[in-house]
Amino acid sequence: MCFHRGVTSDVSTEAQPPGLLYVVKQLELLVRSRLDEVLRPAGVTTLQYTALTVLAQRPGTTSADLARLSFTTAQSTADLVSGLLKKGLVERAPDPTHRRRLLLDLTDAGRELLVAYGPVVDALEEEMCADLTEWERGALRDLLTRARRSLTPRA
Amino acid sequence: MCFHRGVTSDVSTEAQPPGLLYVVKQLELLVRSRLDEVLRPAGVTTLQYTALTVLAQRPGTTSADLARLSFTTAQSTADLVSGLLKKGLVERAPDPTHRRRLLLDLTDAGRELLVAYGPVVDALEEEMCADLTEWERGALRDLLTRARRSLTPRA
DNA sequence: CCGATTTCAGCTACACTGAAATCC
DNA sequence: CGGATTTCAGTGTAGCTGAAATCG
Repeated sequence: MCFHRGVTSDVSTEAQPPGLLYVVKQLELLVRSRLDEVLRPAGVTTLQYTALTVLAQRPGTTSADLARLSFTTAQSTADLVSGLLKKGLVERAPDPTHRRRLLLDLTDAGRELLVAYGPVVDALEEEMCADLTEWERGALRDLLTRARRSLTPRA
Repeated sequence: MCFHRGVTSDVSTEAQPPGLLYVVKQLELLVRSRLDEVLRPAGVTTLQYTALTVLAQRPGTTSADLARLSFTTAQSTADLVSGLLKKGLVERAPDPTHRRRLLLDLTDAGRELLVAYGPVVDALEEEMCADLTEWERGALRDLLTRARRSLTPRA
């Protein structure tokens, strides 16, 4: 028996390697706890910060787009965006070509937050990769990306 | 500028590869959404199921142990355990050697749930690795484990 | 006294369902 | 009418702080 794997027998007592799903989850739990800690003075959670980085790269993203990128419902993302609006980190503007849509964009405060906290977030990523060579970092990125692609719902 | 990375300049408009932190997070988001969906009929969340797999491998784990494994506070884990107790999937017994501790163990219902849902969880992991060779799966596990070790707070 | 574990109270954030309104 | 986006109301889970009690 092992983490995230079926328990089909009580006979074997030898510990087996944890499932890949478990290793992914534990790494993410660790990253999130460290990021939440680092981002505390900024008053944003890891998820909120992530949304800001997405908006930095894709200005004009809608709330529904964010929901698809995070594999959740539009309602969950609406709560997230609502928090960012209240903090004044993002703003909305109606899409001229589709009046129902609301395009999101960073405010100056949102951009300043990313500029201020980018370095510490980079430092955390560097710390995570401290034991990996350049080649291994590329391999990790490639493997994670391909795993994501295999699981991604075929739109 | 790129995901989870500092935005130090508005000049460059070329999209750069997303940060490793972002790739890890997105894969975990995807895994969790798929697992939540698969586990819905069991009436447990991904986090609750994960706790059950930990207890399957380490009977007698305490609530505080679970908190350390998930890098959260004892209070958060207390809520999680409380839910599992209410569902009758785990039970507690006082530690004979340390009266303050409460040792957790799976109930028969908890073990049956793992037996019943292990195969579908395995299938999800297999789907995630569909595009990876055996060697690549081992490499992914190794790289993730080393990344976790680099970030783990030196106890 | 100190450290670790558990518990209680209160709070915010995250995520879901169901339903409705708006727009293409 | 159907599909997509947004919104409202309600519910439950996840995670935190602060404070307290218990035990070694």
